[in-house]
Order: sequence, then C-alpha cells, then structure tokens
Amino acid sequence: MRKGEETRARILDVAEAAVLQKGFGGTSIDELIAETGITKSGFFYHFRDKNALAKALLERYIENDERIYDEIFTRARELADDPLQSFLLGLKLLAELLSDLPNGHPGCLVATVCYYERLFDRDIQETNKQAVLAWRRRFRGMFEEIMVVYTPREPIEIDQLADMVSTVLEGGIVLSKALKEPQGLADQVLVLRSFVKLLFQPPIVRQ
Amino acid sequence: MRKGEETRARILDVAEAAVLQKGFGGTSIDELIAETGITKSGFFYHFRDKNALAKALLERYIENDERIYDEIFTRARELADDPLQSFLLGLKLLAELLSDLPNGHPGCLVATVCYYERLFDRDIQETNKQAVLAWRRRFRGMFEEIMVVYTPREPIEIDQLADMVSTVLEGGIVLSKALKEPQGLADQVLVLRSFVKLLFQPPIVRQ
DNA sequence: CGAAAACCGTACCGGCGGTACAGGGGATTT
DNA sequence: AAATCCCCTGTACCGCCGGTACGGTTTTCG
Repeated sequence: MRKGEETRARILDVAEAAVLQKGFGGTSIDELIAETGITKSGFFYHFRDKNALAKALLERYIENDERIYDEIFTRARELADDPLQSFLLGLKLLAELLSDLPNGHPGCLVATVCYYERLFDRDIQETNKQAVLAWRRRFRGMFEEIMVVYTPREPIEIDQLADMVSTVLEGGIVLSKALKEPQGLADQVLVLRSFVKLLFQPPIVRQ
Repeated sequence: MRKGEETRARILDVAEAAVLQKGFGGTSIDELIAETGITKSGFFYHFRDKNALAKALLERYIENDERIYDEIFTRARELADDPLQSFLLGLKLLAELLSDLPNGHPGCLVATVCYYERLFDRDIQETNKQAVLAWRRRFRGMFEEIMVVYTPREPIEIDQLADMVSTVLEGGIVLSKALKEPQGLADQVLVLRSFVKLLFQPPIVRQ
C-alpha cells in the first residue's frame, strides 16, 4: 500500500516535468518508465492508459496549487487587517515566491490541458474548468471583502476582476517561458498589484 | 508554382486548426494529408519534416497576428489624436474583434510553442521569442507616446507595462478556453483597458 | 514542345501507445 | 505455516505514426 503510492508519486513527478516541457503528446510512456526505473507493465498497473495519467497529474497539480494559494493568502491575512492591504501583500508574497523559483515557473498544467482539448475526455476538461472556477471564487471572495471597505474607481465586474488574477498568472507564465526571462512572471504580478492598488485606493488630491 | 503555394497554404490551414486543438504531438501527418486530400509524398514535398511544418506554421501565424494589430491600432490612431485615447480605443476595437470570433479565439501558437520547448530546435524557440519581443516593442512605443502627455499615477517599468498587454491576451485565451467562455477574453482586455485608463487619467482636474 | 514543379504509389523502418497474460516476491492476514 | 493480496516483472504482440527512399506521373509555365 505504502510502496505503491510511492511509486505512483514518482511516476507523476517524472511525468509532470516531462509534460510541462514537451506536452502530453510529446511525452512517451517508454521515456517515463526508463526514468522511473519501472517496467511498462508496472506503469499500466498504476494507470489504465495515458488519459488516466493525465487526470491524476492534473488533479495532483491543482491540489498542490490550491495549497500554495491557501498558504500565501492566509499568511497575508495574518499580517494585515485591512482586506485591500492583505490582498496587495498576498500578491507581493506570491511575486516573491515566483521570483525564488530557481529555473522560473515550470508551466501550468491547466494551460497545457486547455491547449489539448481534443485529446482528452470531457472528464478532464471538466476538472480543468472547475480548477479555473475555484480560482475565480477564491479571488472573488477577496475582492468582495475589499469592496465592503473600498469603492472601485472604475465600474468593473467582480468576476472579471477575479479572473484577471488568473489571467495575469497564466499569461505571465507564457511570456516568461517564451522570452526565457524567469523574472517576467513576478514582474507581471507586481504590475497587476499596482493596478489593483490604483483601482481601490483613493487618489491623492492634488492642489 | 502558383498551385504549390496554394496547396502549401491549405496544409498550413488544416495544420493550424489541428495543432491549436491537440498540440503538435497530438496532430498526426496522416490526419493532415487525409483532410487536405494529399498524399504523404506530397506532404513531404512541401515540408522536410514536422519541425519544418511547425516553423512555417509559427511564422505565418506571427505574420498574420502582426497584420491584425497593425490594422487595429492604425485605425485607432486615425480616430483619435490623443495617444491615450487612441490606445484605449484600440483596446476596445481589439475586444470587439475578439468578441466577434464565432467560436472564440482558437488559441495562440506562440503559447503552444512555449509549452513544447523541448520538442523544437532553437530556431523555432528564437522565432517565438522574437514574436513576443515584437509585441513588447509595439506596445512600448504606444506607452512612450502616452507618457509624453500623461504621467503614470504609479511607478511602473514601461517594458513591463507593454508586456502586460501580451500577458492579458495570452492569459485571457487560456482562461476562455479552459472555461469554454469565448466572451472571457474580450472581457479581460476591457479590464486591462480600465486599468490603463486609471493609470494615466488624472482623477481630479489639474489646476 | 520541353523542362521544371508538383505531386502519386509503394514499400519499408523503428518507435510508441496499448493489450494480454503468465508469473513472482514480499508483506500482511488468517 | 499457509493463503492472500499488492506490486510489480517479462514476453510477445498489434496497429498507428513519423520518416525515408525512390521511381513514376501529371500539371504548369516559359
């Protein structure tokens, strides 16, 4: 029981790295079993087919992703009472975390999956959709708290504002990967931070 | 001579749609030749291998992409004299164009390529990088013009601000694809528009 | 008309996803 | 101590796919 879980986790580790660099189609099972030191039969003992691997991979990724966000924004909540300050601090903590990744962000599996729609069954696509909706709910909740205290200086749909956080993260990953500038992602998060700050903070009255 | 170009273009059309839905690894040559009504020999007459197809695909995509941006922002420049108003109008035109796509944005090949790095040679990756840098230069130029007239209300790096446009587009594509909400992309562009408006427009009349 | 361009047909190779099935070792239960 | 279950290994095989090789044929254009 314990041993099986461990092997399974090792396969997922190897697969995740490979998939994020070459896509699902570009990742061969032979390659995965070679790197994990397992046989083909062993692989198919853990995963019925490549689709099952993809699903397990995605679910594990999402779980881990949620855990990280929980940690960061819980910590930010502890450090600041005001919901806006807390959110802005959370973005700063997130930017720091992203900035500290040695080789830059490895890539987001949610993005990978959405660029492979025809290859996977509805189940996986639905899991992917739910992940994005979970992000929306998370950030929507934060913006709702902010809006109790602050009034946005531009009319804005709260769901669209919440999605903006995910958008910047996904887009930032693409840009920093394409440019091979690992720092780019953190920078974009900080630009978003400036925008949110501007949106809610009352302007300095000039005279 | 004329006929060859036409067939080549047809292959690229079919390949682009397939690649954006299934990735390069998930797109088979057999499938492409079946849909274009060509033979395998015919295919390899036009493209040495799959890598050559990828390169041609990417280059054509980038070219077309640039053309669209040229059109939109040239038109915006004609309709508004002020650089800020012109840029904001451009984003609105862009959002309208994205909104009018019947099945939503089909996906960005630049993003696809950057999620497949290990599968392609340096040549393609460099082409991809240059495309993103071209976007940066384009939008940087616009923000420079804006900054001649307006002062940003938050300290911000101009390159990072320029990249924000690409970030929102790439991220918006990912989100709208994952959620299967075609409208999402245009919405995100409009949120960005609000942010840029806030960043440059003085809230209080200067005296 | 002739030559080059634009294909077609066929045969073949190795790699990959996936299946089938038989068996084995080690830990746990009875 | 025996039985059982989990976690694999080994082998053989299938069909699809990317790619090569190469000879032949049609189409196009000067």
